Amino acid sequence: MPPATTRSKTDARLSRPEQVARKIKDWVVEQRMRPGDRLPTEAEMIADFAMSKGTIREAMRILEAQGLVKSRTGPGGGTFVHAVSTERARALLSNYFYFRDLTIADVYQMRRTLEPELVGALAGRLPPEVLDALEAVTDRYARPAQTLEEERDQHVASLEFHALLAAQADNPLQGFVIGFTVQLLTGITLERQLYEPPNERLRASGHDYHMRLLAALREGDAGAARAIMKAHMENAWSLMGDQEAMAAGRFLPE
Amino acid sequence: MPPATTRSKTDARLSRPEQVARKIKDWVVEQRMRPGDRLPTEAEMIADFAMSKGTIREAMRILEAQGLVKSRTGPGGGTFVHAVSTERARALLSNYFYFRDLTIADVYQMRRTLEPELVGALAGRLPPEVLDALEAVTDRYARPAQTLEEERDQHVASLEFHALLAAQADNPLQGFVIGFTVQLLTGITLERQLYEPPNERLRASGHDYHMRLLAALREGDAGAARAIMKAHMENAWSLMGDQEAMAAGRFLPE
DNA sequence: ATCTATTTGTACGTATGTATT
DNA sequence: AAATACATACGTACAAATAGA
Repeated sequence: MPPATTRSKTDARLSRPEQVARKIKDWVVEQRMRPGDRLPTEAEMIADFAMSKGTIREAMRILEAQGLVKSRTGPGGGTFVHAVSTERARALLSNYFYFRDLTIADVYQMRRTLEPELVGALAGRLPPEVLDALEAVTDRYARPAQTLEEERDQHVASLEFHALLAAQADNPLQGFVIGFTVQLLTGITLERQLYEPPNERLRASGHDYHMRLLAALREGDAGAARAIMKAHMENAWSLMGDQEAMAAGRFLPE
Repeated sequence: MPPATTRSKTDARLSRPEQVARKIKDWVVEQRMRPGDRLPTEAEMIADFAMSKGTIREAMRILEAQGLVKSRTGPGGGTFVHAVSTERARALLSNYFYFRDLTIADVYQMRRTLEPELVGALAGRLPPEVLDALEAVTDRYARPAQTLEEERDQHVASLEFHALLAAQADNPLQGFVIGFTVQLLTGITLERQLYEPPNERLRASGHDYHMRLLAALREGDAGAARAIMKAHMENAWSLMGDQEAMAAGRFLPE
């Protein structure tokens, strides 16, 4: 453990729990600790940092909120180093965009360059189980929706197709960013109910692109996969743009 | 806009501070609160939630760690809604990649598609101050470095050029992702000391690309800007790849 | 400039919950 | 089943910061 800290009045910018959290983080890095490794117990930290239980606990909450540690009760329990999960990272990043208004166009500007690149890299390298899973998903929007509920579900399913692809990326950065954009889009469409009114053209063309893409991925034709995805993105973008304009129109004064 | 709440299937076992944090978050969203708006005081929350001071405080720390609120002491103080800062969002996302090993190649695979897109959108739309600032940065690596220290600084400066461009993006998502990749790259090069040994070819070609890019941006030639950036990325990627291989070689047994 | 009220920040003792042996 | 080792939660008291009188 790092030596007990004396009160530095100069660095009043950070609260004490924040200082403690920072030090523990640095210490974990310095010690090259790995996920699963155990941190000192509460009691030990209280002694080492010469601080109260509350302060130490607040520091642990900070690290836990960031997804860096997890605590367990009971004997053999304690606080453990933890790799930040993808879900946690997405949730934290979503918060960043909460007060910045993203448009559908913003998201698609990213998708149209990123996703063709992804499928180009993936062509011919996907295991049969994944290809089967992808095909299974496409079945959920193979036919026109009968109800509004089903319409909503079809939107989600067609985005799940892309989420599955993103999860297959070898490049962790690429996989995360694409997965995140898909999540953003899912959130926006559900929140603004962009699946209403039903858009049969969007569904039909989407399903068709996905089927053709699957074939290209199976055959390992990277160029075709890239081209199909690019066309798919441009097409979906323009059709979704119509949806967004209509949704905005619903709330406009006459 | 995505929901700010962490929606997870595993929220069966949430600690009490986590439950409180979640409820407050939902409440903030529901009330359509904006940055600067004040949350109830500690005392009020203790009463409203019927929980101890410590529990409430831990909940506040969770929200604060995520960058969603800020607290101030004194009269008129309290806890205030806060827009997550770019720096905070970057730091939180960096944690995600800490245990996932990213390669230089991974980062460049993203940059080579994202950055040409960016400068294409920016061409002819940058105010003179920004263009001047960009030019000022390029001066820091206009000549070969004399010392190792200077070599390091030149690497950072040439990345700062890209960070400045990212900050000008109209698309918040695009700006964030590109800015983040640049920060990742800065961290990797500094950590692994990829500025050593000095690579004069990398510096010279980088400076040349940046100057030509600046001219295209000034003239509003989007096509040229895109093409120059694309070539720059491919070029830098291969040259940085050499650096990384050498750096790896330094630690390999003979 | 000093006091005062308000609000967060820190300390500490005690009791309870939980999982392992 | 019981003892043990740990985190979790509560209550109170007091310290520090800051705006306003």
